[in-house]
Amino acid sequence: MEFLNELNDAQRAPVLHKEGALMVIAGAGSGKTRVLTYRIAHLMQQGVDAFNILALTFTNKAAREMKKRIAHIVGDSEAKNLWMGTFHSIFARLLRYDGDKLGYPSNFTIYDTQDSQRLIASIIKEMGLDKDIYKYKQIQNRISSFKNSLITVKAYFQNPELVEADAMAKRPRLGDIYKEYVDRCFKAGAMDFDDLLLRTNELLSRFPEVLFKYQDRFRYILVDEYQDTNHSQYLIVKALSDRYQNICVVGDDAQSIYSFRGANISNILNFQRDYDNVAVYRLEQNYRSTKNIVNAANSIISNNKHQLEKVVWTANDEGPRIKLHRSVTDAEEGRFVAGSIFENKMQKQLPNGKFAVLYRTNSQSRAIEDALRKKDIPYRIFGGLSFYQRKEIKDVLSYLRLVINPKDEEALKRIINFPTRGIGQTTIDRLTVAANHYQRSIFEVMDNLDKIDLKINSGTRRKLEDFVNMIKSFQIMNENSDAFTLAEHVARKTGILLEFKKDGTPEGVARMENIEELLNGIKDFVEGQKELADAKGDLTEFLEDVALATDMDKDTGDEDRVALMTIHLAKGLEFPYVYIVGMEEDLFPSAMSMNTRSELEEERRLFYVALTRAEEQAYLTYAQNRYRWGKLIDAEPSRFIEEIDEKFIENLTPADTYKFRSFVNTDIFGEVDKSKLRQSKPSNGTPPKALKPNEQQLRKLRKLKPQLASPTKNTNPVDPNLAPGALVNHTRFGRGKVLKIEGVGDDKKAEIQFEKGDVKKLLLRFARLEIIN
DNA sequence: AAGGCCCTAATTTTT
DNA sequence: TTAGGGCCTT
Repeated sequence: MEFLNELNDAQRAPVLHKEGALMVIAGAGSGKTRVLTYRIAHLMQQGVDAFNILALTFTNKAAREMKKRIAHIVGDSEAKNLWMGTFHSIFARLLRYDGDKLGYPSNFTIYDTQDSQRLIASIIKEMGLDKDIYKYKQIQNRISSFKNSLITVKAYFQNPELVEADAMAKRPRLGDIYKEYVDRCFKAGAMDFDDLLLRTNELLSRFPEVLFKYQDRFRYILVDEYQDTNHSQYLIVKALSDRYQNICVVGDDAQSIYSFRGANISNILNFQRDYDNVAVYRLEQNYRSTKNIVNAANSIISNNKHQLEKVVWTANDEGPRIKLHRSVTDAEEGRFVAGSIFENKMQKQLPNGKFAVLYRTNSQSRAIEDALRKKDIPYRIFGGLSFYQRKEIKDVLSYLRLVINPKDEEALKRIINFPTRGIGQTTIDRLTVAANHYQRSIFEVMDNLDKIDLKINSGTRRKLEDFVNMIKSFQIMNENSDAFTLAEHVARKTGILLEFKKDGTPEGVARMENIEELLNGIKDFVEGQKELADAKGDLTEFLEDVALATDMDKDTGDEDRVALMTIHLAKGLEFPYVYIVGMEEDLFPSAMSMNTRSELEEERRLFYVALTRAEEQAYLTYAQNRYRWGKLIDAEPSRFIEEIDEKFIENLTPADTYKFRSFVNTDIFGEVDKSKLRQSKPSNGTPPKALKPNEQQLRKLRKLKPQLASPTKNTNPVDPNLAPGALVNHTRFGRGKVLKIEGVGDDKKAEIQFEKGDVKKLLLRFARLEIIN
């Protein structure tokens, strides 16, 4: 039991707490995971059977790591018996056992968001609806939120408010789409992410004996990140824990950042009302960050009205202040970050892995990547388009999915004509119509062509038969081969590998390499599974793993790299050096999420999460102009910068630090890069918007932080005598005559006709000009 | 049916 | 700016 000594008093109490409901409110960096792992280990040492413990985490990675730490204490073989994982993976597993009661096959497919969206798009098309009104992404979103609130199709139609709302939004057919979507998923033997929770609820409420079985099995339930559970998850937990009431939830309301996908912060706020005799523990000592960071984070979150009482503090050092950096453009922001990482690495001899760059949206990664690449700093991007979502990977996986579940329509539609085998859209449409008519899957229709009267010519018929036979041959092979052998065979036999090989372009090569990487991944999986006694290492298991995997879970890659990710993905992680980039209005807080107080508060919590990832040093950066949809747009500093008490911030100005390499659109002599100008220059010849002075912006900056507002600080003073007609001398370009002066302040520039012949536009704050006459 | 070209929408976050 | 979908030609 000596591990109990590794805990402080506040941490030890919830670990030792015996029966009944308990809630642990854990501030950022307060050792929440440690409490959770030690509580589980302690339960086991007290004689609780691992089989009776259910631990639900937010990511697979969290589950894996926790399991490892527990294995360290109680031993590997016992730790293996724990049910520990994400809601989705645990209940997918449960549904594989008992989903048949709801009419699902045990080999049901898991549709990812893309599959769902494609299906919804095709339903909209089939129903002949206007795709500009019925936007498939929005509809998928809405259906998802229905499901997460347990609003079934039936419940939807019985709720006049919802029906009315959609009618008002000019989408009277939404309910019909919802119904068709649910039916089609069911017919395809598929569950989407939300179904994994929704159907679990259905199973537990409709079949008392099943509920009883799992209540009895899961006598101790622990839920991590409880603040991010949605209603569907809440109900599952409530149902399962109802019998023994040994429920332990851990979370931090200040870090609730997933309401956009249905997370309900009141689950944690109301926990004490939901269970009897709830013991509440608070972890308030932060072990992760410096005083500066902790206090700055506190000053941010205090702007939120709605929260549980808690004071996070730390005994750590004061630490350096948070560094604030402004740049002209997003590209320069990238260069600042890369340059700063480089300098810190050199000065303190740190590996790349000590640094993270966090952003609000994935699209921001590009500018950072470019800059890091130029500096030869290795980095790794997490999230975004994940490996398993890449086209070529999904294509291969679709073949495998079809082998396991031939009814899987989304998989079928992806690959029935890829690589092209002469089965076109018309044929697929006819098959779909027939399938809907006979209430059968497309594959079944294809397998019974001779029995159905279809307008399909004999050549096409032959092609369809070939396809069916190919899939069937894979199915036979699957019975005797492991997943890797089959997958490799599929990749070759179907011609996918060849398709990308003959392509010959760099993209084609990259895609082929990705497929090879996938095959290697399958091999690893198979070998890993063979070592485990209980797992079969078959294809079904692999596909399930993949469907629920995120980029976070993929090969941690022991190479030493700077981490790039969204703030959402960074939750639960920590880094000595953290750069939070894009601190701009409309970006962070996002323009989409600042219209209501609760949205804004969530953005603020997101900022709180971002800042509290930092152990030693945090940087905040923002740009005055940013490329968006290929256009340069003006940006204002984020209001969140203002909300941090000034005493925690050290303001860097670009000119102070990276004078010679950090300005976009200019070389070190101040010459304007014309190629950049052209991109943003409107055709009517007016100066590009980005370079136009923005008085409103300047005023805001002045109000914000006085020192931010002196645009000419540390740059060349502009000679008032410089006017059109003046003769000047430039250190590099020689003598010339000023044709025109334009712009104000930082952006003031002169168009100069040089004697050597060229006309150049120079930014006056950089250009070293000497007036001759 | 296949391939190429043009248009438009997208950038909020994810299991 | 880019990716994906629709429309056109072969």
